[in-house]
Amino acid sequence: MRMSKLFVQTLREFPSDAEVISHKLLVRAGYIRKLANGIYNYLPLMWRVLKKVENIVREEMDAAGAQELLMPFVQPAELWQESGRWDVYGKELMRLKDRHTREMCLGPTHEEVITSIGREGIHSYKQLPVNLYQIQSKFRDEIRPRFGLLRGREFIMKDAYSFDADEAGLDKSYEIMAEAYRKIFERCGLETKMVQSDSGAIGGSVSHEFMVLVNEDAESNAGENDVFYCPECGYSANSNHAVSVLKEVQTDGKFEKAQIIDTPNTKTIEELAKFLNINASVICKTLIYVVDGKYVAAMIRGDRTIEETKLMNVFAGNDIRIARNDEIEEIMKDSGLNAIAGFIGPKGLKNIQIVADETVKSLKNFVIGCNQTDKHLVGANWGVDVELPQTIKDICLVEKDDKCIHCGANLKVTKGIEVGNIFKLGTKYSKAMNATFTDKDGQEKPFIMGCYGIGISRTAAAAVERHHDEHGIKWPLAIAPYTVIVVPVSDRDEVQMKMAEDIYKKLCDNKVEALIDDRAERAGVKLKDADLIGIPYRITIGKDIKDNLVEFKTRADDVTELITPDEAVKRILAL
RNA sequence: CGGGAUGUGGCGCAGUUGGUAGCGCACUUCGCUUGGGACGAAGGGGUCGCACGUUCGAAUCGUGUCAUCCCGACCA
Repeated sequence: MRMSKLFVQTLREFPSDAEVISHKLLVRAGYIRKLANGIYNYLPLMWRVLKKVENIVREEMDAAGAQELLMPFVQPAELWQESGRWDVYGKELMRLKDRHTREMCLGPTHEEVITSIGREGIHSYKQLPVNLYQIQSKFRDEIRPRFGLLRGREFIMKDAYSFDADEAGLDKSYEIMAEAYRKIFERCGLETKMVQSDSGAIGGSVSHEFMVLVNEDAESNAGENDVFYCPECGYSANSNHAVSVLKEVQTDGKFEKAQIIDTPNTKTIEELAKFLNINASVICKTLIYVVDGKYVAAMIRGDRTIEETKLMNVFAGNDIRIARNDEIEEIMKDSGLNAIAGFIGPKGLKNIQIVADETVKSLKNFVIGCNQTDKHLVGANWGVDVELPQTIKDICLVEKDDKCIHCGANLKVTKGIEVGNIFKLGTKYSKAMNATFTDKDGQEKPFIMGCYGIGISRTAAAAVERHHDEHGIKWPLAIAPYTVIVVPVSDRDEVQMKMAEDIYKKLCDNKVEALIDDRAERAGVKLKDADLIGIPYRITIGKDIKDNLVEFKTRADDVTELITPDEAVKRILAL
């Protein structure tokens, strides 16, 4: 491709509305252009990158025995009503009506459609297992799209779905996908970590996410997930799912006797601990949440944080948030109490479910809210002064330097970009939608299903997050839009131009994806653009051509060498 | 859904106490220049997000609305 003809517009400055580096660079280097909030045009360079990622995904999925198909982007509400998700998916599901006022939605995922395909096409255990996948645009009306391609509303995703006759079959399908995913990301030039995670709104039991790890100290805050991992045994999990052995702390408050004392203006644990001159770990805090519109109280040791996803899962909820002050007021009123946030305790709360984290069990002579503003109960003990709630679960957020439950080593934490996930769905959809097959024994059984996603556009953006410098992108070779760019320093130097054209022709003749910068630009412009766009190799033809030498530059490490034109071509062909 | 900020040419921005819009980049033409985003000259392109209002007169003031960005969805 000739740069003079390539449809690309590089910008001298970063766009003002971009925050993370992949967004800034992709816009500035002319790969993408925003059409609306969270919706982007993929310009020719970007589309080449996306196709590269797609093809790697296709090759590995096909090799793993999956078959590609394509499902509709617009889906009828009926299917979603069958699965029960029409009412629970929330506002992220973009709903619309056709001219007959039939309700439809834009596909955010395709469990419902694939389940309908399965129940129509698979009738016997002899047909199983089956794994079907597609690569397609998805639409999720995100609360807050941001970070360019990392969290758009419309994005490209590969989604695969497996059908098996039994759990053992699903386990096998799941493992095959996990292995395919490892290969895919490795081929894309991305180091990923497979971490345990919560199964979220899609539903199901076991799930893992593939995370591209991003350094916390990097200027990029693109990693939206916290990943806890054990450097010793390899345990790793998303913070919404991670478990640990907690750090040893003081749990005996050593208060002489139980009594309610004045603790004015101690609305936070920090203030309270300071006021009483005690460790936060001998305080039992109580927080009010709203899960699917219902109030719940959650109790946890004062030095610890509640993991909302875990708490939500205790109630099999879909939505969770902390209660507002006016809601707390309402609860207090209903219970005949009067306390503001900061002084809440379990005693006397009516018509509200209470969950305690396991951390509170071992507390002795502790401090706890007693539902009186500006007062706390100190020296409390379970069963004597306060009843221990019946529901005790792990609802605690893991912290750095907690101990690994498998080997006892200190856990570490890092930020991660989720580029893929795999779920064991089980029979969630097949049961709800009556998708069954006849088993060996003649029994009709629901399919045991799994689903497996890869964010194609997010993977490309994650690659930029990991591979760039202050001059621009450094594409991994496998997903670069072009392999090499040939740059004659002066377009008016006939010797240089002829050599550039010769090299370019040889590369093209050998099916190398090559660019030649034949624009009537000054050298600086051409070199800057080559770096910005991030082509892995550059062959620069300058004055040294009189000695039959050209400059060969590897963008990944910015190493340059003077070699003969033949050698340069040979190196590219050897890739 | 709350809080904050911003909407002026393709991109980045300026525009004072209201007087009818400017700069850099990009674009077109000519000249000159060619190893890290040169220079000179001449050009083209904007109903100042939109609506209503105040005023002789609004990019500027007021009200509303839409959009975009950031923060919060948060630990009692």
